[in-house]
Amino acid sequence: MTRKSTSRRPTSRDVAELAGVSQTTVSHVINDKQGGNIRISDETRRKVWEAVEALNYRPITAARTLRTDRSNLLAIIVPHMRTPFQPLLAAAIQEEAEKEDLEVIIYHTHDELQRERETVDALLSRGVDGLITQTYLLSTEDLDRLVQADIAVVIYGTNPTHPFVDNIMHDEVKAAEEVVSHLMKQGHRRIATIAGPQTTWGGRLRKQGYLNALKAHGLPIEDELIRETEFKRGNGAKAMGELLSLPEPPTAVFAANDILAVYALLYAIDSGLSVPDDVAIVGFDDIPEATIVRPSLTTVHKDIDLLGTTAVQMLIERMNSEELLPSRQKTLDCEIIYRESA
Amino acid sequence: MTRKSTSRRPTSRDVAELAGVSQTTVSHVINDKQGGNIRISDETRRKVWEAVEALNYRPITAARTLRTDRSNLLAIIVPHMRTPFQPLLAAAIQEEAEKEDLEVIIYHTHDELQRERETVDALLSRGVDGLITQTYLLSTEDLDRLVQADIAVVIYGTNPTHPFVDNIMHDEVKAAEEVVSHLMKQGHRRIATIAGPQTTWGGRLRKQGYLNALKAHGLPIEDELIRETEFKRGNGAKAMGELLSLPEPPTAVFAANDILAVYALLYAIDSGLSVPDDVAIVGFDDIPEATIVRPSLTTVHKDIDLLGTTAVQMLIERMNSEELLPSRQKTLDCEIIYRESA
DNA sequence: CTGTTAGCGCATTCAG
DNA sequence: CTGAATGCGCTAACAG
Repeated sequence: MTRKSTSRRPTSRDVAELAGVSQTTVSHVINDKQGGNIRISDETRRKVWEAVEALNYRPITAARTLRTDRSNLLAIIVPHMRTPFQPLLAAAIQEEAEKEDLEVIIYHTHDELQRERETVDALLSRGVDGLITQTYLLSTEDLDRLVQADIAVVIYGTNPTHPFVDNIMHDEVKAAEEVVSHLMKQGHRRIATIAGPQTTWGGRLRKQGYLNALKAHGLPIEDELIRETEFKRGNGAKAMGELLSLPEPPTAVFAANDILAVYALLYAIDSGLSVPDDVAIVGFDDIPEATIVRPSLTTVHKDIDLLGTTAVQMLIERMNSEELLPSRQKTLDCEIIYRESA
Repeated sequence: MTRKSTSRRPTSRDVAELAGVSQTTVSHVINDKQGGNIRISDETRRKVWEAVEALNYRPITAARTLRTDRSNLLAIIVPHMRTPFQPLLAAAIQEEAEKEDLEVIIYHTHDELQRERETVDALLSRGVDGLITQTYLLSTEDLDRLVQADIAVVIYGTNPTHPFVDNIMHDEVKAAEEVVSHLMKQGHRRIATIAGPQTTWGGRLRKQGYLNALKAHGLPIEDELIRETEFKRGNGAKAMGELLSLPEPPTAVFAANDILAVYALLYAIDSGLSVPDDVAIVGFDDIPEATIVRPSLTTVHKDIDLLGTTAVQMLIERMNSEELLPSRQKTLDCEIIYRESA
């Protein structure tokens, strides 16, 4: 019968013994401590590393964390991973974190407040060093608990909500305004929007941009041209169907994200309409599907890699700062990608 | 000037003091220990929980891990997150892990052997309880180190490589064979494949299925109809271009994954050909783009959620087993999704 | 039914 | 230039 854990794994003390030095010295060598009254001969270093190799020694993170109160863990809280955007952001964050020798732990919330609360507890227990999240449900009290526990926090996509938490946003209002203005420049005067849920920042900001554009060009705001709906596959087609069966249908549609836009576009195509001639369509996000659909989708692109690296950099600064940094804001620009659909 | 860490965070000793019990009792209550010679009165429990609430106490994972040698961490190693498949698998694993109170830590390798080696070290240091990975570069020695360290390992997508590691595979050979046979049933006799790299399991197995199907139907294997290429966007179009400019071009194409298939399809469409009339196309994976492209793509679907839950379940069994379980194999079926492209 | 004691593996004073 | 001693916060024997 094969038992587990046959041989105890080596500790720094074992390394010390084999190298013929003290455990302290091993610790100093491993962590490459220099200066002050710590000075280790090259000869000693060599012996230590040899022993490390010989025993296949690897320091135990838990012990180190317990001692130093640093876990080398960067947490990200994701509302839901099954979107095109989140994994890309997670990947970008991960790649940047790697460079800083941080490991990434991911928490899901499924958009549920209850889970966000639990997640905060988990972060606290786990003693993560930092948190990057796009969540919009964390209360000021939750953030307070994290800040109290010396956890650096950077939030993406919401307005500032805590005096010691950083925020990053994309200038979505401006981008939405621009892309709608683009439709006007093409001569469209009856422009609808398939807006996202007004409970989300994305939904709100993009609708605001739409309204701004109409106002700027002196066009009337007509309720029947504004369809608010969740960011879900089916909803794009449904909203498009409703818009097209209006007595006086729009000649152009601004969808608040590409999922909605793509399905709206497919609905139009599959109904035998021509895009952009019968109806022009623009989206928001620039997901991979935007390139693949025919006609390809004119949309708003965010540099997700830049977002990820920026977030990690802000986090690192906050982590490394001795003092508690006051909240900082950073706004990133979006880029309009002109394709065939408008 | 605002200093960090103003007040020390409460420990179980603080809770004990406030509740008027010993620190041991707090531990017992928190971990809901019962039976044996441990028996705690309801009254005591209540007092302890009250103190926990009052102090906002949360146990420190690092200390617990150090003591118990269990980190409650499930690691996944991902070759690269920027694919449609990986995030979905990660999400499925995460959701299942959550139910088992495991937290998920993600490591990237960018398909580099060097990083896989480093990642193994990280897993060892971090003391993760289990690992699920799709990687194909981990050597038997690497796996040995993990097994020695009592880390449960489940590998997806490769053949068994270690006597104490579990494997899950999809029956990709059979699925590829079926989908190619489907093309034959449609009357196609000249069927090409845009095969994936033969260094990957996916690439190899799917090509094998293609060859099997040809043989089973007594069709000749023609080298010019077999294009091996990396799973990258551009390559699908390129391979399709080459195939279509053959003296006698194929009437149907089996692409080894949907990325290749979609771009092959777009190439055909954009060249003015009609799909499936001029050339039929089938893919593999059923990524979201497969639904969106027109004509929509006939392809092979894998139940990723099932894969995720199965992997986690196998892992849990292995983690909870006192003895070292011998390697187990599990094969999951694929499903062919018939759409418009073939 | 509850408390005392010990130690997980490491990084860090402080003494030499 | 190096080593001895200490304790991070927790769980698990064992003793009452």
